[in-house]
Amino acid sequence: MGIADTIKPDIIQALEQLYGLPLSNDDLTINTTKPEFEGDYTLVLFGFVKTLKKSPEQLGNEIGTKLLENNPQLFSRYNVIKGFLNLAITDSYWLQFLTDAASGKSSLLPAGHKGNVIVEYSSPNTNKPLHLGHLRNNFLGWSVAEIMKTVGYSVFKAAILNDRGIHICKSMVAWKKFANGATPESTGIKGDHFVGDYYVQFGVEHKKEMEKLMAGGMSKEAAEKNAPIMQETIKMLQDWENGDPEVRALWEKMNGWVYDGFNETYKKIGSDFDKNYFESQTYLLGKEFVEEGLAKSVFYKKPDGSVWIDLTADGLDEKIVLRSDGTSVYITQDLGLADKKYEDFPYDRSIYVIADEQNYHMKVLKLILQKLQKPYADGIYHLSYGMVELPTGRMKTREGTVVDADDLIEELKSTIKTKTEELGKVDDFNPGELNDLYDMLALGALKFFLLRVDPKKRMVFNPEESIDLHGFTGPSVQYTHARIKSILRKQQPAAGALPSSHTLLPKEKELLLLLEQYAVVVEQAVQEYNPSVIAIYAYNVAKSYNTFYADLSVLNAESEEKKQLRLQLCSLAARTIASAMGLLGIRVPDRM
RNA sequence: GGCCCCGUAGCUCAACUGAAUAGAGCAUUUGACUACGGAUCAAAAGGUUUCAGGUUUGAAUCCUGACGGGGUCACCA
Repeated sequence: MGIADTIKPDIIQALEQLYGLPLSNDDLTINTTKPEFEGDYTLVLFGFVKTLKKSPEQLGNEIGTKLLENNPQLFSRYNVIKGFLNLAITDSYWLQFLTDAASGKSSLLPAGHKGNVIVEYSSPNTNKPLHLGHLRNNFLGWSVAEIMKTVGYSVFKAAILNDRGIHICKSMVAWKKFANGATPESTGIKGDHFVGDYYVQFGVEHKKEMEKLMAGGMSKEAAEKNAPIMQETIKMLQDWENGDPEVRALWEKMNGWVYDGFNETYKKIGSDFDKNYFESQTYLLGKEFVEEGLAKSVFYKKPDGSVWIDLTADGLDEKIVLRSDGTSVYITQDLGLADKKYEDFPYDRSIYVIADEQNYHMKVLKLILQKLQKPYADGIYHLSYGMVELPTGRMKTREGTVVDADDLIEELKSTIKTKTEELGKVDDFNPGELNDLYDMLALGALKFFLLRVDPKKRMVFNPEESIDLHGFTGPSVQYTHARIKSILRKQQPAAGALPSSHTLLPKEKELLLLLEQYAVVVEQAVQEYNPSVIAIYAYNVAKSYNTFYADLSVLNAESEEKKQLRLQLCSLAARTIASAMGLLGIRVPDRM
């Protein structure tokens, strides 16, 4: 509920009274008034000009007059410029809002149960450690889940672990050949990195063998398949599928190492899950869908026994759902998994946090489920996010340009440690407190950086410049919070309301208006599944506060009344910043 | 090639979904209190929103075309 919603009924009422126009909220265009004009909110009049055949000037004056007449408690003044009716809201309204919010009498965000949401995110392969792209996925997924939870949804977080397949066998084969029994324990290397190293080594060896074969005149495709190490890997996958005890034992051992590594990273970055789905346990799911689809004539069978769905009428292609040998394909597994998830947690909405390279796949998945008339099909939403690229282009494992998650966090921590020590503001912290602070700031910087951009968009990560501590960044917002807390440590606002006759200064009002927008911003984030609006908002609050702070003294205010007002503003600003950053998974310190 | 997405300041991103003079940060230049934390603030400079048409009172936003970039078109996952 924002002020824009508060004034809409009044405007609709006025239009009804003046012109007999029956309108709904969506017919009104209301913006916050640009700073160069007087007023708080602006009604755009052009839309009514044609239907009412009056000049914008005349309309504005008539509507403005009517509003003041109808509700002088809320509206104090108006002016009309071109086709824009600028409306000023009374200070007493703002003061009431501030007192209620600052005292905690009204909560910052509305709640109440709104339904069940399942969020699937992270979904790594168990053959290499997490990288920057995974971080964007994890931060997005966790944040969207948190936002939904906060506004009243029941949320279930799911991770899919891609723990089987040829790529997993690659690191297994390489380990067998080259490790001489080494383990993460014996080498002191974190489990996921340890296994990842063998995956890389597989690639190196494979390439070597291919070159040898190609030198002998073999084509690239044939060499790829016929390289001995690849043959060995294919054999291993078959053994795995046949349940060969030795292969299974190795597989479990190495996956175990990876999970140990993942769990460490997840703990560090704050990702958590209500349930893990292992592909090794779900990859055979979905076959009952094939029967069902055939019975409902949604699918059809080709002579060779393979099963297909024809989506050409929907502008897509024909898609296979079952191989001729009767085994399921990727999409079939996903159909089964959607059903399994629904069994585990009957969801109204199911959010898939998956990179945009799978846009087509997700479209097909939803469409098939809709055609099968699954009750949960319409609730499926693909939260598609763009790749994180380097200035040189896409990250590539083979070229070693992948930015490792653990390394990146450590680098950030060390940058922040240096900076913090330089400033010397927390020299009295003990080592534990310091380490916690560095974690808070490093992750704050990283999460903010990845979440401040619209998820749908591709983004560029420049290792040299990207993680700054100044300006539009996590630490800068965290700093503002610490700064406010510093004042509040010296004095807390007194309980009780301010006199309603109090006059707000422009800098005070600007901050207050922004603070009042919080619930509206969060609602927008919910509607769009988009945490970036909250990141931008949190920064704007910090910026607005800093401007206010530079101009006006809180503790040495010109009167006790002003001091109380500003203390309340400080208190509400700190609460709002902490809450908004919390929705992004970013903690804010009291000192830094 | 078919389909989908994108193109905004030197760089990284905004623009409330069609409204007022397109805004922030970084980088560059200049300035700031013996008042509460300078990871801050104030200011300058930086734009033909890739291009060409069209719709509209009004277009970065919608439509058409061109150019440029990315993704995807597997009985891989």
